[in-house]
Amino acid sequence: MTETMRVRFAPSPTGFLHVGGARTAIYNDLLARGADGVFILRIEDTDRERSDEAMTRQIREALAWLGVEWNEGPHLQSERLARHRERVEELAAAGHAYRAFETPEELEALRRAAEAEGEKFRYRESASPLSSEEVERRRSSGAPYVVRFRMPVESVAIDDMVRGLVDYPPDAMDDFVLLRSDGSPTYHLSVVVDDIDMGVTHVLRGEDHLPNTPKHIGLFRAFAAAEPRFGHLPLILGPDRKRLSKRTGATSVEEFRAQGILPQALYNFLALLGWNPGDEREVMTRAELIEAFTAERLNDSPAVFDAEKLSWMNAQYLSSLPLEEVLHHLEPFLEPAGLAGVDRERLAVAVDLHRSRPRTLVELAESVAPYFADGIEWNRETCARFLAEEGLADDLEELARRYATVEPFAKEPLEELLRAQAEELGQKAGYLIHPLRMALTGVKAGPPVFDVVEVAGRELATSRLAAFAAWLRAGV
RNA sequence: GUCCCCAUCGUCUAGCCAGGUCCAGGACUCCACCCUUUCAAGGUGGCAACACGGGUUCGAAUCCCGUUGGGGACACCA
Repeated sequence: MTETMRVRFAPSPTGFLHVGGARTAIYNDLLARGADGVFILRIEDTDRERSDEAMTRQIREALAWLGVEWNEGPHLQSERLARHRERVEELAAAGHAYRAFETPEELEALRRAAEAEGEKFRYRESASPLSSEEVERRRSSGAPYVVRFRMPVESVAIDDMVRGLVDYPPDAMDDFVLLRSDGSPTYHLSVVVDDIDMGVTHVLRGEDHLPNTPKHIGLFRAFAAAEPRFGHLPLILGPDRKRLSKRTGATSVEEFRAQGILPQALYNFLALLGWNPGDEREVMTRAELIEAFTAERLNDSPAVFDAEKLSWMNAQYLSSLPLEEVLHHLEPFLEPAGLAGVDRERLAVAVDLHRSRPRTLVELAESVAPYFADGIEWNRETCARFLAEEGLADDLEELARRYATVEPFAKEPLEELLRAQAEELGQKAGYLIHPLRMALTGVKAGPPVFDVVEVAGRELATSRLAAFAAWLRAGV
């Protein structure tokens, strides 16, 4: 019986959920689900100033929308302060921690001095540490102090799930702070205490945490706790090959959501940004991803975020997902497109007809709007060729008259009728087809016209044809 | 600056650990054609890469060293 895998995703609630964080969450999701493990959500909100409840909710909603499932939490790190302090006391009692009285100014001076020597300043307990009497004396005199970890002076090797063996030399670490002078625990302490208490077995996080790992390992050992397996994911870069930032485009899950990206598409796309199944599949459901996922195939070089490919992926889902699902996700985009109270059954038909074209839900809503609008606008530029066609207005009016009585109002008879009329006129069918589409939708391209006419319905089709004919005449 | 990580088409990547089957495969983008009196979707084809220099080897995209380039981290922030 092997132990249950327990992973955690531990964002700090300092804003919207970043796609980098989202991807980390996705890989943890994949890892846990594939092993029948437990996914713990923990909010690292120890930096009180920058955190608030709204942001925490924001993160939960973004994860839920994305389809990442957590089994435990969210735990709030801020609610575990007492536990964190208690653990520092244990550390101190066992000789793994000590008080240090340097002021921030003194530390700054030491740092500058080291730098002047071309060295990197690392705080280590001085060769002649303060006697316990001296510590007591300073403390009772009210001098502020921090509690530092007595980091063993030895190299630390990390067997990283994605990078293999990574070595840190002894002087890469220092006696980092555990408790600030106001008594609050630092990040390093909190994470390790929480990971131990929550029984975390695998830590899969961003590469920016790699240099912290030897420190964390030092703490795990001091606590005599089992070390989890670590894995460090390369960062996501922007088109400028720099860390993804708002300057080069959308970066948060909620922005993509607002742009009309489907959660399935974002999940799939992010999962493929730094991992692949080893075969040539790309469009994969979460279930398929879970089935195929192994940490061994995680990439170790950073990836540039390609918004273009995300768009393509989104289009794939837009046209292949069950219609009901698309409709469900389209709901929030209805109102902005003026489709708020529209008949859902007709909407479903129109969406199904159009959904293989747009790349986003925003575009999908817009493309379907003409079926429900009172009237539409025609653009003189795009209609130039129709405007120049003499007699076209008359012919379209004739078409409208015939469409007013055709039975049934369905695409086959609709097409036959139009072709017959074109033949009478000695014209090709395209002569009527193109202006017909323009008349109904206001755009020059779209689904097959007769489908469009059928979905539009007799009343809308005939009246819009008449209105377009009138507009053409007025334009000439 | 110091420490750590990384390096295949413009981008995401397969191949690298177990060297030959790779004049390097797939996908996005772009182009052409097929389908379609439109536009998508779909299909077919095309353009496009092993960063550089040394080794090791009969043979290197694959192993080793170096260079260059990119990224990350160096707090009483997380």
